Amino acid sequence: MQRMSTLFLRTLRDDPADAEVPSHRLLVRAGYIRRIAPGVYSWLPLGVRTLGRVSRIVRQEMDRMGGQEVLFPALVPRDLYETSGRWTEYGDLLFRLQDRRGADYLLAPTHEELFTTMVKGELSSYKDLPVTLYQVQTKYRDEARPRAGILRGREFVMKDSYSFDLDDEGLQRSYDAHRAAYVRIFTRLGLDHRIVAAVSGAMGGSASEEFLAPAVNGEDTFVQCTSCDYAANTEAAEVQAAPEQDPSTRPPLQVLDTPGTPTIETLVAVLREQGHDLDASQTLKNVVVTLRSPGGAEELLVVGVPGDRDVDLKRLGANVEPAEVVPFDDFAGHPGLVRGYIGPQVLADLGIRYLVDPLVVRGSAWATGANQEGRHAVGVVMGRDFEPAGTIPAAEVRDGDPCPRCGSALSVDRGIEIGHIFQLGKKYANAFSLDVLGPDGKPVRVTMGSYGIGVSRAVAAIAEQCNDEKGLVWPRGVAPFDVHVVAVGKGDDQRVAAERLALELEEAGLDVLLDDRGGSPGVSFKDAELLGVPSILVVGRSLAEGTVELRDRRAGTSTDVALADAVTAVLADVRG
RNA sequence: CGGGGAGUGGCGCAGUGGUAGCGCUCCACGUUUGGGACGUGGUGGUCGCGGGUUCGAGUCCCGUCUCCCCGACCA
Repeated sequence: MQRMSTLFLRTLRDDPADAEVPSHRLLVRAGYIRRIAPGVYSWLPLGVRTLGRVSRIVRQEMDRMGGQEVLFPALVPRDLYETSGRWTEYGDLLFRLQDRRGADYLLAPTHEELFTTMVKGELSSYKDLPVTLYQVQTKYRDEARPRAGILRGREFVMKDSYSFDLDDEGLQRSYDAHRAAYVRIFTRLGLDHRIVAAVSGAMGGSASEEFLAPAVNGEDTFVQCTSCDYAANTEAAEVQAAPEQDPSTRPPLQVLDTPGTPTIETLVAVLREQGHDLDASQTLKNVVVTLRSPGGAEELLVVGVPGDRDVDLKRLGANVEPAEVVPFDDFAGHPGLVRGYIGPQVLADLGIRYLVDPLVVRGSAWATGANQEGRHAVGVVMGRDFEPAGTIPAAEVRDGDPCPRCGSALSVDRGIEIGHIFQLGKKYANAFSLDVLGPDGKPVRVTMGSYGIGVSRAVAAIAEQCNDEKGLVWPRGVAPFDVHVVAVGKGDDQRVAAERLALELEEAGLDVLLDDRGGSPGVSFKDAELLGVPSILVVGRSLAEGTVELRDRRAGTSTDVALADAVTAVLADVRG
């Protein structure tokens, strides 16, 4: 039993000035966390209890799916990360330091290198596989801009696991097992979550899905179908394209004088004046970018998207990995590209690669640049007047776009990335030559899966989803206590009865918080609501009639129960 | 890195060149006890840092550091 009179806690009456999002505001106000440096937080007893409950659920489910826990140093020497290439690849995101002899170390941002070398050191036979190892520990990333309290910190607790398999089929089984375990974990955590298709990003690998907790303050944007179960990160999102048409049935291309129309808006206005009934969605916007490959080589690329949409640089960027998209403005160096009047008709001749968003289909007719200052062309048909080198998802995805599976409207929403699973493949196995001997005595290169859960971030994500104007409202599984017993009233009777009930509840196996401070009732009630324990048992004025009050924090309801039935009622609440 | 804002007791904030303040918190005593109660008395601050102007700087000037927010970035 924890008594409020001795609990290391101070709640704040005012919101901290530096906190914007609810999770940050409330976790600080309710005394769960305190800021130490940008993106670095201390956890107070209430916070530790909640973080501990979240970690325990994660561990239980990882163990249940056959994972085995290991613990790595946070402080690791440079050479391991030199071997994998990440000492340089990670760039400024890596916390680096030196020991007294000047040897380079880093604070691990993630532990692929350690997992891989550990397995390499211990296992050497195909009979040892498959195996899944996991860790729950603090990791470090020198984020350019930490924000929103523990939602995006520079030091954070993460569960990372890795599966080691002999072949793709094994990897798929490990991946599926993790996916199922993650669903159980997030369900037990009380998190509303979505599994969305993702791009695997800089980590390489193929199949990749993210677990997102929908929240208005989330940093990730994703789409979900309003009628089927399709969901994807915007980077990976697909949109159903219009049907293709036969290019030969289209009216011929026509070049028009459209002076002073370097933007879609001005173009549409002028075309309308000239009697062409068009809107922006029937224009083709061609955006020039430079692609810089990891080796430093640069290539010009023009991307075509419907004119009523912007290019989504994140989406485009994710689809040109590992190359990087760099803004282009060297029109002087490329006289063939007429700023504001670029059309795809001549790009092939200029030797410039042209890709279109999948919304631009064969046989579609467009108003677009005529590659001369002040001139545009209408009736420009893909497959007749130009032929792109391919398609690339680059246009912004919008609410109402058709679902690629069923054609219903997609909805665009924000979410917090709480988990990411993907098939890493052989990147690290290759870097560290991780082989085991196969049945035929020949080495087999191991294939890996990588699966992460942001544990401290999950605490913030839960707080983000579970709060009201009064404070936090924890789901049962993660609340710092199962029940919050509040004694109010000036007499000793309430205090004595509350003490006895708290003891009985504890004996029944519950984690009990007892407010024995004896201050004014308002303070106790406000604090109880702020802290967010889901069941609040009030021992107050109705004690004279032999009853106590059992409140449901979430519903805001209150039930009178006989003193003798109180323990049973709380247990039913907590376990029900 | 670009843009915006802010640095004054534990928290939130005011401060007009002239004795550093208010609310909350905290401590003591008394009253109070079903919605952050009241009274009286108290604790707590080198006003981010360094220069400068001035008889005198929290306030004006120069420099610098830090933090927060939006964007860029981000397994």
